Parts: sequence; structure tokens; C-alpha cells
Amino acid sequence: MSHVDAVRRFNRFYTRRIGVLHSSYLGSPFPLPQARVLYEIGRRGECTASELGADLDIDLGYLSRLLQGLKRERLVQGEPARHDARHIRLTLTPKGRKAFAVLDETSRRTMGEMLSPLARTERERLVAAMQTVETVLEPRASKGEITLRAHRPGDMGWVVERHGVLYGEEYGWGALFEALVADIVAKFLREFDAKRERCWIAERDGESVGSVFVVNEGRASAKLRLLLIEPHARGAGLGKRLVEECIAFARKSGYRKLVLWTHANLLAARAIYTKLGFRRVKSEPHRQFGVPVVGEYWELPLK
Amino acid sequence: MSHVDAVRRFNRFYTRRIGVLHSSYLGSPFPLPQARVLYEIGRRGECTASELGADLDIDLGYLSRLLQGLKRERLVQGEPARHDARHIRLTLTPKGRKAFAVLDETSRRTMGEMLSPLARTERERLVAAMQTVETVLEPRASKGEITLRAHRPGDMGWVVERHGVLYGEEYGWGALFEALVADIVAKFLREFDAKRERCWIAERDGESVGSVFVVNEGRASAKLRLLLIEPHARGAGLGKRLVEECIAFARKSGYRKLVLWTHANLLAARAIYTKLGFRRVKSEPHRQFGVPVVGEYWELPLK
DNA sequence: ATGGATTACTTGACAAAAGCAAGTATCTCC
DNA sequence: GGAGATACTTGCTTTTGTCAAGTAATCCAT
Repeated sequence: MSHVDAVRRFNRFYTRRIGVLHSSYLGSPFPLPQARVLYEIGRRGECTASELGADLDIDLGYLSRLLQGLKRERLVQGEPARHDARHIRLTLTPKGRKAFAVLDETSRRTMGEMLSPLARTERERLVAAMQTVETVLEPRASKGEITLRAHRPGDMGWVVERHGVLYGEEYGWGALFEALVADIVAKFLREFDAKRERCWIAERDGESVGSVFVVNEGRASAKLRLLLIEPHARGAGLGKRLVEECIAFARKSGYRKLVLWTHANLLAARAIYTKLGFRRVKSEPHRQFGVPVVGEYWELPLK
Repeated sequence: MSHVDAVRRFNRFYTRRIGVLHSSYLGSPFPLPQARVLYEIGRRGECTASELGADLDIDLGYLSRLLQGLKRERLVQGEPARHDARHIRLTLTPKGRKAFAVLDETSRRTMGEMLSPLARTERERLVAAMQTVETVLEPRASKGEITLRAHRPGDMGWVVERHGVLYGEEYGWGALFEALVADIVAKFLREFDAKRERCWIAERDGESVGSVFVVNEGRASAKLRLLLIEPHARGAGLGKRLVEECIAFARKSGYRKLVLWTHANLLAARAIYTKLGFRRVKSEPHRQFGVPVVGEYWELPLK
């Protein structure tokens, strides 16, 4: 099935589902469009008619009448905005807030009932998948902050997987590269020394989007390893941020230098290393990963 | 944000999106409800009014009139079903099929335009996430067949990740277990001998749901390793199927016996091994994974 | 400062969409 | 062979949505 068909299938599926959700507004004393408007004003706290119209996709004329109805029932009040008398600042009256609370509670309970038969892991899968759908379809909106955290169970597997997939796709590196990564993370876990070593996983909206490691190399030397940024998280300065974390950590931990092994074709990474003061000390072609590449050794003296 | 709120947020998001999709039916010569009905009949090839009503969530009275309109325009024809004259078998006329083809093509093109700015990997993420949403919310429906395939780039990482997460959650096994798995897969990739070794990844709807490995142990002995089934794919006989694959492969490859290492607490796995003829040959407590467990060695002679 | 464009909302007139209840024809099952 | 269910239709009604024209406030370019 092509991507287009898969998405169309999902649209049909979710159209039906939203129909069900909307019909669950029944039971509330309000007809659906009124309920939607009331709910949206409540959710926002305060807004104007044109904002509502754009967001709920309701004709402004129709909306105007819906609002009249809500005002007549003393659920919503409007006063001209101070800075621009064309706008009307819509807010809920106390009575409106009460009605909103009921709607909100009903909707929340309905949703809760829908989710309750699912196991926790299923719910988490669901929420994560919804996150993904939303951020892929609307990249600008809602993209949360990227946060860094220490590694947790499963993260090492993620690191191996993404290295395997991305370097396979982008550079044709094969299974031996994936094996190397698996070795590195296995060793990292087995010999992990929390004082001298660290892994950062970059996360956005609960989804992993990047990684980097600092490991002890002996002789006061630390090694930066496995710097990876998911394609959809690139261009936001995350690589630089991760490397800076490493440098700060290595410096704080008393290492005399931070070294790393990279490859000539990884231009984005090399640009970051250069900018942050690393110098290339050696360069060496090899074909460990199945295709010919040029490995490079870089160093940064730490004061 | 709680799961309930996250799902509600997604519902708002997708409600808006579906509004946009529906309004894209405009431009077609049909009003939206007619277009929906026409499209659905075309998609199904043949159906009855009550099926349509249930699926599109349209009142049967209203639907009856919509169908009248479509019949009047010679887009749809209906004849009493042979086996039950109450049903009316609805099908498209040639003219209707033409109209359907236009609708279908328009919708497909619109969707294509929506997806085209996305990179291929993004589209794949999107489709996979939509799959997940659908199967979590509607488990019975649409759960595709489980297929087995050989490993691909990234799979080893997935194996490590899921072992790390699931054994961590279910049994409290720690980082050292994840490290062990990473070691195993690294060795597997590095020394992979396609004739004597194999990995199966079980996949459903493009999502990995299980794994198992057969590796060469020397002295005509093969080892079954890393049998894993995702919780949401359990109870469907997948574990048995995977182990049977291993046995068949090991036998075909000329091994004299198939051995494995498992643990006393992994009841489901042990039940499968027992049923398929494995015998426990040794049992040995250890605490390699941070918590005390009982390791068990099992064997199956292969003729 | 000023007048033509733009924005934010309202109103009137309609048309489309949807819901409900009562009705017909057919079938199922005891 | 008759009570009850199913599949659809019809008549009547309300709800929902659209379009175009209209008002008032504001913006902007000269």
C-alpha cells in the first residue's frame, strides 16, 4: 500500500472515530456547534470571533449567530477590545465556566473510558504515535523543546538502531558498522563509570532525537562517541549543543583532552568539531564498514 | 500532560485537519454527503444502505434520500439482493464509476500534495505512527498478518532496545542485561554466516513485533537466542512459530542439536520450549543482570 | 489629514444537511 | 402463521451552514 493510500485509510478511520467523539457531546444540553464554540472559548480563556472561526473552521456569519445564542443564555460575554474596537474579546461568564467545566469533564471521562481498557504500554504507544503524526504534519506548531537526559533502559538499543538505519541509508555503511556501534554501547553499559562517563539522549515530545557519549579512554583522555541527530531534528543547533555538553563534562571531570573518531564524509559533524576548537590530528582510509571511507582522529585540549 | 489530555489534543488537531480534507471535496460537482456516499460505494464495489449508514454514520432516512439523488443522476444503481429482498445491493453505474474515479484521483492527488513536501523518512514515520494509532484503538480490525523476515539495518538495535525495555519493566533486569544483548547482536552481525545462522524479525503492518536468532555454537550445535515477543503481539502463537522456524532451520542446516539459555521466570517461553521437545539439562542461579535469577540450559536433539 | 483599502464582525435570505417518527415490505423463528 | 426483527422509505421538522451585502473601526499611503 502506498503512503498516500495509507494516509487516506487513516483519514477514513479517524473521520469515523471523530464522528463518534462528536456524537458523545450529545447528552450535553448544547447542540454540537454551540458546544464546540463554548468549549473552545473555555479552553482559550479569551479569544475573538475570527480566531474561533479560523480554528474551528466555522463560517463567521454562522459563528456570529452561535455567539448571539450563547450570549443570550448568558454563557458568553463580549466586550470590545481596548486596543482595537473592532475585535470583541469573548470570555465565559461564571455560568459559562460552569457549563464548560461539565463539558470538559464529560469529554475527559469519555476519553478516559476509551483508554481504560488499554494497558499502560499501549496507551504510551498511542500517545507517542499521535505526537508523531502531529509533529510530522505540522512541524512548525507544537514542536516541543529539546531536552537532554541521561540514558535509560532501551536507549542503547535505540542508538544502535538509528546508527544502523541512518548510516545505512545515507552512506551505505553496512552491518559491520552496526556491529561496531553495538559493541561500543555494550562496553559502555558494562564498564559504565558515572563519574567519568556519560551518555546524553536528546528528547523532544517524548521521542528520542539525538545522542552523544563521553567515555574514558585512559591517560586523562576522554572520547566523544556516537554523535547522532535524527534528520527531522537537524538544523536546530542540537549537534553543537550535544558536543558542548561533552566538552563541559570532560573539562569538569578533569580530563586533559577530548578526542574523537569521525569520518571525512560527515560534513555537518566536522563543522561542529571545527567550530568548537577540535583539530584533526590524523586521517586514515579504511573499509571496515563495507565501503571505502576516510577515518579521522580529532582532538581538543582541555586547558 | 496526561494521556487523556494528549489524546484529546490529538482529536482537536485531527478534527481540524479532517475539516480541511473534507472541504477539499469542494471542487467536485457533488455536495459532500453525496460525494462521501458515492466514494464509499465505489471503494467497496458493492454494499447495502445499512452498511453505508453504519460506516459513514449517516441517518438511514437521510441516506435513503441521498441515494435517491444518486440514482436519479444515474450514478448508482440498486437491485434487490438475491438471498434477501429487503437488502438492496448498491453498485455504481459506469457513469458512477467514472465520477468515482475522478473523486478518487482528486483525493489521491490532494493527499499526494500534502505529503510531497515531506522527506521519505518523514512519510514513513507518519504512516507507521498512523498504523500504530489505528491498531491500538481498534485492535480487532485491521491487524495484519504477522510475517517473518530476515534482519535488516537497524533491526539489531531494535532487538537491543526492546530487550532492554521489556526485561527492565517486567523483571527489573538492568543495564548489564542490555549490554549482554548488545554483545550478542554485535557478534552476530560481525561473524554472520548466512548458511549456518539466521535472524527472524516478526513484523505486523510494518512494525516489528518479535525476534529470534539461531547462531552456530560449534561441534554441530546451534543456539537459539533472543526470543522476544512484544506484549501486544503475544497470545497469537507467534513464539511457537518463531521457535519452530529455528528448529526447522537448524535441522535443515545439519546441526545435531539446538541448545538455548533461558531463565526460570520466563514461563511463556519455557512452555513453548517444553511443548516443542526441548529438555532442560542444567539450571544455575546467577545475578549477572542485577537481580537474582535462575538460568537454565535447554536442549533439543535434532534426529 | 484624508480617503481608499482592510479587518472584524453582523445581518438577511437561503439552501443544504440531518434527525425523528411513522410506514411498508420482507424475513426469521418459534 | 403470526410476533418480532430487519432493511429501507417517506413526510415533516429542525439544525446547520453558506453567501452576499452591510456597518464600524482601523490601517496605510500619499
